Order: sequence, then structure tokens, then C-alpha cells
Amino acid sequence: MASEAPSTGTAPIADRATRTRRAIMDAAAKLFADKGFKATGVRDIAAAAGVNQALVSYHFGGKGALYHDILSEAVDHAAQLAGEADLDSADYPERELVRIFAAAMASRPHLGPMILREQLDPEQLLRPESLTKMLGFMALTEAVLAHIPLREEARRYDPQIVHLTIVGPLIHFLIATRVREAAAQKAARPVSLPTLDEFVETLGDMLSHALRPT
Amino acid sequence: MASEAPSTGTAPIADRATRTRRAIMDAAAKLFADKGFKATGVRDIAAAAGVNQALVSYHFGGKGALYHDILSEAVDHAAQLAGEADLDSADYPERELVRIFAAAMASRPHLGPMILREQLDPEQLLRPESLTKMLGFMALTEAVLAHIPLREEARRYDPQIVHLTIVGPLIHFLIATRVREAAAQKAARPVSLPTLDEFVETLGDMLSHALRPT
DNA sequence: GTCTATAGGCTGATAGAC
DNA sequence: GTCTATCAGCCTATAGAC
Repeated sequence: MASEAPSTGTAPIADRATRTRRAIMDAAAKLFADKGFKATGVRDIAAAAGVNQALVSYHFGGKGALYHDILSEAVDHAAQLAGEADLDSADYPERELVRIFAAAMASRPHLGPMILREQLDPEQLLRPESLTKMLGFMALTEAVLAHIPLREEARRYDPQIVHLTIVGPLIHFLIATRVREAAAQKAARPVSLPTLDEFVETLGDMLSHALRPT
Repeated sequence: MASEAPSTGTAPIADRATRTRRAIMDAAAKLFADKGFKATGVRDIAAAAGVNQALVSYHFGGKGALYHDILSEAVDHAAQLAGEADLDSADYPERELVRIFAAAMASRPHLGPMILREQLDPEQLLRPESLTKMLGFMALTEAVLAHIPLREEARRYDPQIVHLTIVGPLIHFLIATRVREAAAQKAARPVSLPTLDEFVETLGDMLSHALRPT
């Protein structure tokens, strides 16, 4: 308690409070993604994190504030990944676009489900902060399309439609993996389970064919 | 109360009980789609339907049974649409496939959101009935692909991947319509809002380019 | 079939000891 | 910071009058 970082290494060993905060955020992220906000109890979060229930309110100010912190971190991280991408030097910007979204969702497994649940609920949709971030996220697609030599008829494609054509299958692939795993357990015949990387390549391939000149 | 159908028309005027059941199912379908199972209260359903709260349990046996009835009806309806489609005489079976899924979701607006929420929750996923229906739904894509003269490299595409490439954007388009409407209210510049039909055509177009020989 | 009233369980937040 | 104990509110389901 007296010193914040030990002298034995460059990475400081987190004190108990820091570990508590982290454990709560990790456990809550998974539960919010799997069950949604309402169906996730503070008791469940505390149990999964291995901490006392009262610490959720103490450290984050309540279940709602905790939820907001988790979603914000994930969206900001995705925006950061997108900002770091070097699209001008990429041979296939459309493939790079798919990879960015895939990397963001792979790095924060709760991002896809939480965004999806946000969009599913029309009432929660008008929260100003989320909406602004979501629009910025979608605007990236428009910027990338400017770098691609589009096929003639592809120029008419609405950037938002292209965005949906990428993000839709990606999120769907991630959540459908569970379905196919469950199916593989039950079904007599084995079910093929492509990896995310394989799916990303296929999706980029299909997108190229749909947008690029022959 | 004495007679079930009036003599004035072929379509019988529903008695109060029938109208009650229908009002509950309609109201609950919208709420389950928008908020999910846990966040939807029986009070909300009854209020939205304009009926007494106790009638939900009386007519359906409880909130859980009501949910199951609504989801089953929608999935069965989609399967029926798929079964009726004449794929052999279609010039573009891949476009027909997109149209079938789109028609099912347009006809039952709660189908997409409810299926999505089912898949998002890993625990609820192993309910045997839902899983079986979901797999049958996905198997349709495989059947349709057999009718399409695929481009050489497209033969390697996993049918399940193609399925995700269709259903993913479709569901995403439907729920994202709300996002864009909300955005259009707030944003200074107007946001384009393509119709479902336009989106279906674009999606079929992109799918053709991705699968068909040049 | 419909309604009112209520039981029984669960939920999020917090006061106060340590 | 952490923990225990507890409260007030909300939830679904149902008994019983009509």
C-alpha cells in the first residue's frame, strides 16, 4: 500500500483496488454481451468477478455507469484502430477495411454484441454519445471507399449499404460461431467451423468482386 | 356471445377472447423484439395490448410460454415461405434467396430481432427446438447454391458463410434503419434512407457478382 | 373471460462495521 | 477498500370475486 510499483519490474503489479476494478469490468463485459443490460444482475457480475457485490457501486457508481464505461472503452478502441490504419499504402483498401472491423471485434469480444443490443433497442438509441460514436464508426467506410477504384455500377452503392455488408456478416459470423458449435455437438454429421481469419479473407474476396473492375 | 360468426360477411368478427389473444401477441412481439425477454414486463405487454395483466397468464400460461409461441410462429412462417419458393424456374436463384429472407423478415418484423437475441445468448441457445429450426433455416442456403452456376473459386465458399453474407446484412439493414432515422433527426446533413427493396436488389447484385461467372 | 388484490421472490443500492 | 446486512421497489403468477 505504501508504494504503487514494485522495483522488481517495469510493469507495476496492480494493487487490490485496481485488480478489483479490472475483474469487475471483465466479468461485466462478458455478461452484458451475453445477456444484455437488464438480464445481468449486479450479483452475477460480482460472483463472476470474485468480488463483493457492494464494490460495483463503490467503484463505478452503479450498474448503469459500469455499462457505459465498458461500452465506451470498446468503441473508442475500435475508433483508434481505424485511425491508425494506413489505407493509402494498402493494395486492397476494401480488404483492409474488413480487417479493421474484424480486428476491433476480435480484440474486444463484447463490442459486437453490445453494439448490436444497443441498436436493437429503439429507446436506448437516442443517447447522444453512443449515436455520435456509431456515426463516426460508419463514416469510416465512406472514407475508405474513396480509395478504391470502383467498378462503374458500384459507384452508385450507398456507403452505408457497403458498411452494412461488411459489419453485418462479421458480427453475424462471430455470434453464429456459437450456434455452429452447439450444432456440432448435437448433429450427427460434423459441421465445418471456419476461423475468423478465413472468414475475413472470404468476405474481402467477395467484396472485391462486388466492387472492383473485372 | 351466443354466435361465433355474424351472418353479414365471410370473415367472422373475432370475439373478445380472440381479440385479446391477438392483441397480446402483437404487443408482446414488438416488445420482445425491441427490449428482449427479460426487459419486457408482463405489465408492459398488457398495457400496450390494452388488456388486463392477468390475461397473459390465463391465455398463454405465462410470459415464457407466450414468448415461445410468438417465436415459433414467426420461424414457421419463414420456413413456409422458403418451402413455397420455386427456385428451379428462377433465372437468378441467388437473388430469389435474398428475396425470401427479406420477405420473411418484412412480414414478421420481430423475426430478425428475436432470432438475433436468441443467438446472442449462449445459454438460451441450446434449447433443442430453436436450434433445430435455426439449422433448417440455414440449410436452405445450401440447397439454393446447388441451383447456381458458380464461378470457379466461388465453389469453395462455405454455404454457411454465404448464408451469413445474406442474412447478416439483411437483419443489420432492418435494425440499422432505426439508427439512420435517429441520425437523420440529429445530423445537419440529410442521411439517405434506401428502402428494403432497393437494399435487396443491391445485395442480390453484389451476391451475383461475387458468385457468378464473369 | 375478465378483473382486483396480493403473495413470494428477486433486484440495485447503501448504511455502517472493519 | 472491503464486507455484511438490509431496505424499498419491482417483478410474475395466482386466488378468488364477478
